[in-house]
Amino acid sequence: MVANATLHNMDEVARLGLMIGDTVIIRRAGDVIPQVVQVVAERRPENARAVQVPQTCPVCGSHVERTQLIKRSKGKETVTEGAVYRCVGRLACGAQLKQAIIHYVSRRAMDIEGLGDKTIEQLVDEKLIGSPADLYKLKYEQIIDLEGFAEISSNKLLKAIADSRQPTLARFIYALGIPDVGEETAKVLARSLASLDRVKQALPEVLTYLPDVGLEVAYEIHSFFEDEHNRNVIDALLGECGLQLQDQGELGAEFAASTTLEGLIDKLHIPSVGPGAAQTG
DNA sequence: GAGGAAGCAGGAAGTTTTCC
DNA sequence: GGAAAACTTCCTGCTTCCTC
Repeated sequence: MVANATLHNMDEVARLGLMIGDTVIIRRAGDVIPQVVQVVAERRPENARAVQVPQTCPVCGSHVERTQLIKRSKGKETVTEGAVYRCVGRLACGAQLKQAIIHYVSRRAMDIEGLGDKTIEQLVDEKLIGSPADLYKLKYEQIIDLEGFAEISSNKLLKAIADSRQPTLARFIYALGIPDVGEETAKVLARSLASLDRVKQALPEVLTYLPDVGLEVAYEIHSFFEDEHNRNVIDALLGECGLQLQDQGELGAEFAASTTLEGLIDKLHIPSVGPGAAQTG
């Protein structure tokens, strides 16, 4: 039985002419994903309302903005509207904080077993954690007070958190939850730049030299590390929380081989000089 | 613009853990 | 020890983005 069918794409809502109160036809796309196919117009109630994007986040009250897509053609960048709306509150938003921590502890990220969605919700709601760094400050007495936890599970969770203190650079980058950066992109960043400091400091134009990293992803990575809150969390993780990143070292051969001086000058829009250069007036 | 890849997401089934 | 709840993992199509 299909219990839910979500529709986040406002362009798709507009295309379907969907209104609140409508009856819709859904199908299972393949075996799994429920898809809204069509609105049953004849069943539309008189009090049907238009779907409106909220101006503020229902959880934290922060402004909601539409994502923007950056495209480059013939050296010119153009900005168009994306399909996704986002709360700008980031980790100050409780809902985003919970999802960020759920992602951080997931198996493919920091692999902290015993921390599921429900437990993380409890920890955030009880204000025991306000960022991934707070996980490493949790105490036995705090965990055992949680619903569903007893002695064995509390000790197990503390051990799992402690065991996660030496992640590879790729896992750590993936765990940070940078938009559009999944496992593969995190591996590329780790393999090519081989140090978190290089990833943090890389300009978007430089990041686009990496395989499968375009402008859109490069700007997401750059703005993530520009954000003061994100920087503070990372500093706390690597400082007081005692995380030690593995696999850091020299600049990867993959990046060095793909980077030429001419390429960098072009990507960074540095005006050319010399006999053939355009004259300024 | 086309083709391909990565990321994302809902449901189901299996596993683990707690509680009574 | 059994029931119930929570958690994990897998499956696979859609959307978005990247490269050519």
